[in-house]
Amino acid sequence: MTVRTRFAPSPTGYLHIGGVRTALFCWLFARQHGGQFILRIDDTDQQRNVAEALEPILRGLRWLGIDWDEGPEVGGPYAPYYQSQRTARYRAAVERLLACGAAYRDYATAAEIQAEREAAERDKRLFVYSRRFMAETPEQQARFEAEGRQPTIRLKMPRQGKLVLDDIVRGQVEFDWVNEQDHVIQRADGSFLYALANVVDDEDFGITHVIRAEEHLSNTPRQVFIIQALGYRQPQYAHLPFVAEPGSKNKLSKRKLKTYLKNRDFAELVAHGEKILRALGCPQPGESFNPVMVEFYERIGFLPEAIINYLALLGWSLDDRTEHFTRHELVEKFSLQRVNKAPASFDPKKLMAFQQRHMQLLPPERKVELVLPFLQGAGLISHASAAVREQVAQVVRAAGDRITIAGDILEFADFFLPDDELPYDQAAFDKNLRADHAAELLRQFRDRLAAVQQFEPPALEALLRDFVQERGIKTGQIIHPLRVAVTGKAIGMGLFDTLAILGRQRCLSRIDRALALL
RNA sequence: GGCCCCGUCGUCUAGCCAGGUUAGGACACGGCCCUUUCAAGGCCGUAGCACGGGUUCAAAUCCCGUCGGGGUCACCA
Repeated sequence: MTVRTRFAPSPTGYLHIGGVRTALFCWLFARQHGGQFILRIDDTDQQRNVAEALEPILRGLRWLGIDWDEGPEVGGPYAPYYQSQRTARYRAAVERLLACGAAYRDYATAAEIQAEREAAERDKRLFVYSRRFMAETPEQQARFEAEGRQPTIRLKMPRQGKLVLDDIVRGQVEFDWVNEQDHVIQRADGSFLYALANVVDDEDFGITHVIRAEEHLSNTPRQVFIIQALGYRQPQYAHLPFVAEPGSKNKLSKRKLKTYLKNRDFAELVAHGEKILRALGCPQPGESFNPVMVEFYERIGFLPEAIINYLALLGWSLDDRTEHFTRHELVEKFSLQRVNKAPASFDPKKLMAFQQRHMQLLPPERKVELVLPFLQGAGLISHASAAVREQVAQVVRAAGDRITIAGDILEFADFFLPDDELPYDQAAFDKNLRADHAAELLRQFRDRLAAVQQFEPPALEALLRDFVQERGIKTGQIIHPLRVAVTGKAIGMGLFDTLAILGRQRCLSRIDRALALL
């Protein structure tokens, strides 16, 4: 039997990081077994523009390399993959459910059901619908309809016995049928509800493994009931623990960004992202610029493989020490049996650590490619000619681990600015250039720079060391003013690399400008 | 509240099923080293079995209970 898994997002306009984790596990499982991963769109409840709300989700999945074998844009043998286009299938299923007595027309109003529920609550007894408005014969139907009532279709759930579910992640889970309600599967207006649509689609698509978040565990019994009534093959279930908020066990939610911002690590990540966005000239990040959404990471230059690696370890582990996985290794090593039962909190710091590790492992040429769009986006370079590429490569090489995410290249914008437009960090300028003897030393060293033969890091370093020794000063007395003069900042990569990358002319002109500003 | 699920360092986790580990790793944190700043790197360290009872020579591991957290109870998905 070929393994077939599916991910079923609603077109909400954004891709939630918890959703990605679910999609990833489905995808890994399918790929590992040489099966198919299917994307199905749960748009039964959507009034708005589905295509537009779906686009960010498809884009996010593609960016992460979670590709689907069947679904939107790629089609497949069981098309359509949009629930809104599959209503004929649902209607047929409801007809069969009605015919075999597993469902019935119910003419109760929402208020009448609610009243029963409240009465039960008041008496502290379990609410079980009286089925007072259940119509199983044409005569009963006619009578209720004569009263002007509209029917919904409800499941006629068993009221005794229990369901034992074998969940790959959670083991055996038992439910008493009596606790289940006669759930509505078709509304009075004829539209269908999730439980029904979901089960019919899974059958139609030949889904063998339903891998989904934990919040679906408690509505599995009603689905199993439909499956059994219709004689469908029951898929294997694997209910994943949800992804929790940083430092809490609550489910991660896109709406609570403000609360998360109180978490130091989370706030730091956001601040890091906003800094990059500002450097790109977009001061208005928009509401999807939020670490709960994958779009956030794409915009500031995270590596998809780092996110995949981190997310894979959120609820799954191979052993007691392996943490670094390539996509290929994950496909090979992943297993649902080793998925954890307890929810895992999203930890921005640890995500960053994975990003850093994956970035360190990247060949410099690839880093250059990653970084170019950011330089272009910030208007620092116009086109990627060979010469520009070479300069960028030099900066990337010298920056080393200081570029943790691609957008960090903008920390080194000063290399790409015209000399007379270099901004100075005022505090750094005052502290270092207005220090005792700083200007005088800088002026003297400027002349050495003008005269030195080789403008390369080793020669420059030798030049500076000699200068320091000759003058009997501390290294910092010249190095700090020099750094501020040529980069505008007190922090940055190695100074000799900086000088060499800028080249003699630009160094001299920047020093002159700084001296003139004193 | 009913039902269901979950509880190992601050966080992610290994160990639990088949009892015996100085309870291991990673992130974070702290210290030291390196150092021209900032990073990176190296070394060292702080820190945990929710609690209470059993069973047993021996319990993180098995059993019972308590407490705590979460999910779900829609004509949402």
